[in-house]
Amino acid sequence: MTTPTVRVRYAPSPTGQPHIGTVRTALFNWLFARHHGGKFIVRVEDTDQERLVPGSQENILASLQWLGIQWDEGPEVDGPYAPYIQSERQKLGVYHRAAEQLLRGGHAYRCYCTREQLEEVRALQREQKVQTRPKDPCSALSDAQRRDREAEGGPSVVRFAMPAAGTTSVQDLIRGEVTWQNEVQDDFIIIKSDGFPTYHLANVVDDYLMEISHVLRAEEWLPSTPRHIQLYRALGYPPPLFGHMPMILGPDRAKLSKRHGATSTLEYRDNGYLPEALRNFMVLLGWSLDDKTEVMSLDTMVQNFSLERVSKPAAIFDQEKLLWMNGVYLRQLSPQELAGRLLPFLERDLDQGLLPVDLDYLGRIVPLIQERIKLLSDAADLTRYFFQGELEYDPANLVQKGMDAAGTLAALQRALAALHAAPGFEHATLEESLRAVGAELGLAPRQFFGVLRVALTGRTATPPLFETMAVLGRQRVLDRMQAAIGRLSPA
RNA sequence: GGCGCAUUCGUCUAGCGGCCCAGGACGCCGCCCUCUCAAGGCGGAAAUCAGGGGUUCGAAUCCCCUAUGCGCUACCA
Repeated sequence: MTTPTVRVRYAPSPTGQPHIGTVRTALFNWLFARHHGGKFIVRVEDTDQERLVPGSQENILASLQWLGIQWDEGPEVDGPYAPYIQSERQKLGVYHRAAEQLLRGGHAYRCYCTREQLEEVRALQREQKVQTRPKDPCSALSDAQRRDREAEGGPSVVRFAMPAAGTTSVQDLIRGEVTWQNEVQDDFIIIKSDGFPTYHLANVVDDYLMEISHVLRAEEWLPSTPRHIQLYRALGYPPPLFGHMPMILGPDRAKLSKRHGATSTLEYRDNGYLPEALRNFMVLLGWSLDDKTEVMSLDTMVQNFSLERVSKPAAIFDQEKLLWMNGVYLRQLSPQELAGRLLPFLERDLDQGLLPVDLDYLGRIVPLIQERIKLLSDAADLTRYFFQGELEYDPANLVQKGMDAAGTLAALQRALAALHAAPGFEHATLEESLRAVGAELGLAPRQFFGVLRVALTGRTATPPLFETMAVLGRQRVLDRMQAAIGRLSPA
């Protein structure tokens, strides 16, 4: 059997930050769509008006864009099934028409119970250890009683009448067949007292109207799948295929949350991760290409993605591995590309007045730090001495192991003299002449170069000395040598 | 409590009955390279395949039970 037209969707609710787990679900949906030449739709599920967080819709969309996950239909781009925001679709009456249909067909009923009353019923059931679902008192109301309650005009909700007996099964694309007893399912609410549909109704109605072929969502939705299947049945809609993806957990095996550090995709962006690295890392959380391939292009992912290779157990988010992968991608960039990505971070993190306005200079610095940074945000600290006027460091650091102050001073003076006399300032010639000086002084390379390293950068760990000197340029080098000599000389 | 899902190195995973006394990657350790730091190369430790029963000539792979973890159990999604 060939797969019918693939139409999948990502249905976030704008109630918080674009969580890493939900974005991974979006990625899988997107890959699935691209692999099959289908459509990837974004639909905003904002039916919970109370928990709406201003700006979160924008953040969710921004994080998808940052990761290169383009949606074919949805907010901002629209499409043949617009609108793609449920609060707007609500105005069209699509959910109420469905609810009316269910009410007329006897698949739903109005419930007038207060939350307190319901809580009592549930408490009693727990106490008596009743195994079946909580029976809603309003399900047994007579027509006359209903008319009375309606006349009172109090608030009410609409509940779906789950079948009282039998079972509901789903052939899950990832987990296989799963079956539930209908008698333990309760009559869930489909229209809230504020008139908005709940997730269950809105989701089913929109997936049907938007002709969604595959519902690929996180595992936490598996328990509500029988509700959805019964809704499709009662509404007379052909159900889509379902697949429940593994969840992403924190290091303590609990659902990933703020306590585990960054959970928002945008935090990763701001912390200096490359979108292609995060994307590659995320795709490996619950999916594998084969027994060895880990670093791969987007194209490779699209070509090879399949639900069959999605794993079942929940995955723990390993920051260490992400960091490693970010380094891999950082090193793969061309120096020019890296410089461009680094610029905003340097502008943000470098002290005022040190901004690398000279792009050519920055272009020469970048190759020196490329294999030393793990995050874009590492750059400012690693390059600061290239931009500073006067270095800050403890003069004692100039004195290397096995040396004394006098010897260090002498080494600096001899080096300075050699640098003055240096015909050129390329790293090969610098190395040649300075190695000779070091040998004359009877110093080990690590000692002599150690002195120079601290004098020129203020650091004990830097990129290779001669390349660094060549980039710094003659004037800065001579000035810093002079400054070091000054710091070491007795006052 | 009920319902459901899951269970291979610390972590991500490969494995869909014999190729596995279990492969790759991150991390960790050691060596090499080396002016420091990285990067890189090489090597190593690390999983009695949750436990127990079956099925089979043969099981990490199939079945059952138990344990553990997680999810759901809202007028949240």
